[in-house]
Amino acid sequence: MKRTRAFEDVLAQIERRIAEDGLTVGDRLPGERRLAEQLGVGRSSVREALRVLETLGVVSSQVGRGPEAGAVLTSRPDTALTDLLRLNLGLATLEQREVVDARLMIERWSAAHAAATRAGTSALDAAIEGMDRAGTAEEFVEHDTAFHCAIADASGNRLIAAIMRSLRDAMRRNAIEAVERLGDPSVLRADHERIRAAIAAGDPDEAQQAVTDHLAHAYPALFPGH
Amino acid sequence: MKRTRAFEDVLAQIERRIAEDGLTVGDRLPGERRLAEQLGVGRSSVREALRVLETLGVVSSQVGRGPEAGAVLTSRPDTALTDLLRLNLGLATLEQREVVDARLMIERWSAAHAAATRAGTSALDAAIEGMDRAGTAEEFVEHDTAFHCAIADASGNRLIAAIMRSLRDAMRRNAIEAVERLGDPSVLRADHERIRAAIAAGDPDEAQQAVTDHLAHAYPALFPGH
DNA sequence: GACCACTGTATGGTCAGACCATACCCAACC
DNA sequence: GGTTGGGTATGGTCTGACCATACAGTGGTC
Repeated sequence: MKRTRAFEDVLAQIERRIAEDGLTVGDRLPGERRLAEQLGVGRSSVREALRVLETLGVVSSQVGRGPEAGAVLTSRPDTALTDLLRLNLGLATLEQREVVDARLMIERWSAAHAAATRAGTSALDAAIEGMDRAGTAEEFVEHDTAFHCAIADASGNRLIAAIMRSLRDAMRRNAIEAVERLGDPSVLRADHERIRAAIAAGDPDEAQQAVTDHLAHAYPALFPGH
Repeated sequence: MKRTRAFEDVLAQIERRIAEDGLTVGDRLPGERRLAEQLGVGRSSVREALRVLETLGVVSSQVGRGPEAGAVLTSRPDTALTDLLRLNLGLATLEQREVVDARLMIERWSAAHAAATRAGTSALDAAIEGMDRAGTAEEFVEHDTAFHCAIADASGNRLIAAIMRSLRDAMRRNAIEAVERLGDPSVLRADHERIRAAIAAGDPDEAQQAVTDHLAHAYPALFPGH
């Protein structure tokens, strides 16, 4: 047997209510005091449950009064995924190899699908221009992230795009180090141009190969074949 | 400007401590009362921060006393990912198409890598045998999940395996409905055998094609080409 | 000396109550 | 009619208390 803590019961009740009452994004939950009274628990337990839901990216709390105040249902899987990956990476429980492999898998898929629809090329141009203007490695990585996230967005799959964004955010530090280690970003620029061209030309196979080569350039230690 | 809540400050402090002190899995955090005193906040704020960390799968709290009690650093991204996906799916913010596409991407990658190493075939055999013995759709799906997770595990990438497992858990209900809708599981059995054979034979391309066809059989509505 | 029962204590789990800052609502006022 | 002030509901925070749990001794018993 296993004890269930009060906030876990609150979590289950709220989740059940979401499913049964058909609550959706934008709907408001009752106030903390009212929720505590309804469920027969203390306010602190309700708060812990709401904190969990906030961590998972499904509610957002606002103080004050009015239609916008209180716990509002949202859907922000990005930040939640980012925190999850960042903290677990911080515990060194995942190795860089595993994260880069996951990135490669997602980028290949995204690039192929983006090429199939030839979508989002304007965002790619803007990101490339931003990288050209960047003065520091931090700025460069920021626009580099925008470039790769634009590919994922163009694929049309929000789940995969969210995973991509979270992986990038969690690996931000590694990316900056990789750029600084490389020194000259011209090879990366050529890679980006090649990826952009493949997507604009609607060539999925070439787009996949381009992102593969690009990651091999950024992490040469993980690609012994190159 | 944006206010920072007390528990967010606690979170940042704990995360900093993890990074600077080199804390790792198995290490213990100070008790709630002691942490509150050290950081100058109330115990409830510390508790909310710990609840967030628990939700993200990096700490585990045990009551009582002794070396095992208290907040212990762990790394359990699986459950955290599962909760995240399940709740966000419950809000209908992601469509089935997106989830199935993500699954297809991951399964193709996993099957190809598993075939490259020819690993984990014994777990695949056990899962197939379990599906043969299954009497209900629930039991069948349970072993089916084990089968597909075994492929992901065999790929050797824990991050991708965790994403796979979370996707399956979050989609458990859909999978049961799909099996019931199909009625006769013999076509799925043939698919599984084909996947197993491709991995055992070390044929990555065939393994990829086999899982693609398998998912097309399970979700025919999403694969108009078949 | 080995084993067992009791007590002490540190831990998380929970609740109640109080107070604060915020931000809307509304009525009274100019 | 516009403005200003109080009223009020909200989340945010702290304090203090109590409970259940599970280990760490302590002491007794055989």
